[in-house]
Amino acid sequence: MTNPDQPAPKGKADETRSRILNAALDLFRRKGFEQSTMREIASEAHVALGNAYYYFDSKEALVMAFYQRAGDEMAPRVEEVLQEVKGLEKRLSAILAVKFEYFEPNRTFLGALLRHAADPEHPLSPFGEETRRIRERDIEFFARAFEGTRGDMPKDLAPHLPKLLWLYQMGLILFWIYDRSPNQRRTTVLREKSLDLLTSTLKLLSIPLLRPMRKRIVELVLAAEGDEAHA
Amino acid sequence: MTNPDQPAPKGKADETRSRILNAALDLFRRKGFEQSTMREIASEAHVALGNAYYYFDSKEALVMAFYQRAGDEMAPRVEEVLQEVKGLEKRLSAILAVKFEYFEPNRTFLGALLRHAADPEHPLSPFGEETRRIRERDIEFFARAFEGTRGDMPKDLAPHLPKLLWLYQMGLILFWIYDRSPNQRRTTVLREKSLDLLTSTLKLLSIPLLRPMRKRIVELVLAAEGDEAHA
DNA sequence: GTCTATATCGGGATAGAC
DNA sequence: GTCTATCCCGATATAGAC
Repeated sequence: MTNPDQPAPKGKADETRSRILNAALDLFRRKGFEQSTMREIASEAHVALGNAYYYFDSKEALVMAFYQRAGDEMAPRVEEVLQEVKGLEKRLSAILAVKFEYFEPNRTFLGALLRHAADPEHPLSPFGEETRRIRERDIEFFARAFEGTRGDMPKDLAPHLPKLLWLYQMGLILFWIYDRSPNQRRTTVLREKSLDLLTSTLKLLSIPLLRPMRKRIVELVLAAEGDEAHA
Repeated sequence: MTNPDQPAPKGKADETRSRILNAALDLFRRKGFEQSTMREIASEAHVALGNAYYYFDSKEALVMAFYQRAGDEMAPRVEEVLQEVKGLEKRLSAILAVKFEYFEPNRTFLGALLRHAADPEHPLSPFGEETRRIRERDIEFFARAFEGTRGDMPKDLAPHLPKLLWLYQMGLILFWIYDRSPNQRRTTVLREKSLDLLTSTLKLLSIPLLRPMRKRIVELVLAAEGDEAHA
């Protein structure tokens, strides 16, 4: 019987749904994505196999749901650091810190998400259509990082920087997944050094003399985007 | 299992092996990687399913074998253009042209190879240990592209450029796999513009004033490589 | 709409006989 | 080296309970 007394902002369905997702993530973390079976996940969540599929179309939809949830839960934290931290490099660094901290316990199965980066057909591709909303919110955060940056950001380049930073972030995460050094220390160093180099490069690119160079970068980005109008 | 180094005295085994591989590639090209089943491949090659697995540990090992073969077959073509073409940008462009031309008929299933870029555990990862030999030969080609370049290539940066160019190439290929424009025209444009920008940047970086910048790039690369000594 | 149970299928991968 | 038989698991289907 349903219980109408419960305040329950979440209904029974949501409860079940998140119980399945939690069981899945728990297993993914402990045994990895491939090693965890849907039968196990269902059993761990105390639901029948069919019920797990009722809520999630596929095993990978669970990873997708995690990605979604991650976005939702990271958003307020990113907001927070954007309020507090000043200065472009520090702001970027803070955003990245939030993400890496959040993803840290899930590092071992994050590959399951990125694995489809090379498959444009696949719904889980981080560059694909289905993940667009999540990606756009992410890119918007990088746009916010530039707020408060005095007018020394080159105007011509500025509109494309958030997208490029998102790409840079994806590269860092890919590196991180591979990073076998203790505590992924190499990624930490790489984050610092690359961010430093990045901001220096932006500063260098800002000098008027390099306007032709900037123009070519913009042309490159436009050529890559083509007429598809991703944003 | 099989020995990739040997010029292979073609016995019965090699004959069967390549018959299976050919059947697989044929199906991959016609129906894509996912849509082709091992049963189909075996049947097409007139061997039993188990026999296909005797020669290839997994379906993906077939893609790996293709990657291997691609390297073997492209090598002499790359040699050829390196003999003929002069000038850094033209040489790089020529190398890329050989690759894209070779991969063109296989574009639709090439994603199956790159799909494991995000999975360090996976033997097929293009960054992993198992593909190292193939990767190194590839990187060596990019090193050769710099031959004949007068001493205007920055000495400090030079040792790391081949690796970086290989990475750049991987990025281009990933973009290409995603490219839905007619005849993948956008990738063609991107190749031209990015290569142009790349050589310009190298030229810019060569000026003595930018030595500190170069130093930081080198530090970045070293930090990324860590003590693992990839090369 | 939510959930169980069970049967079935398709396909990757393996074992073991020959 | 080659085959047949089998296993495992993701996914679907179905019938029914609440």
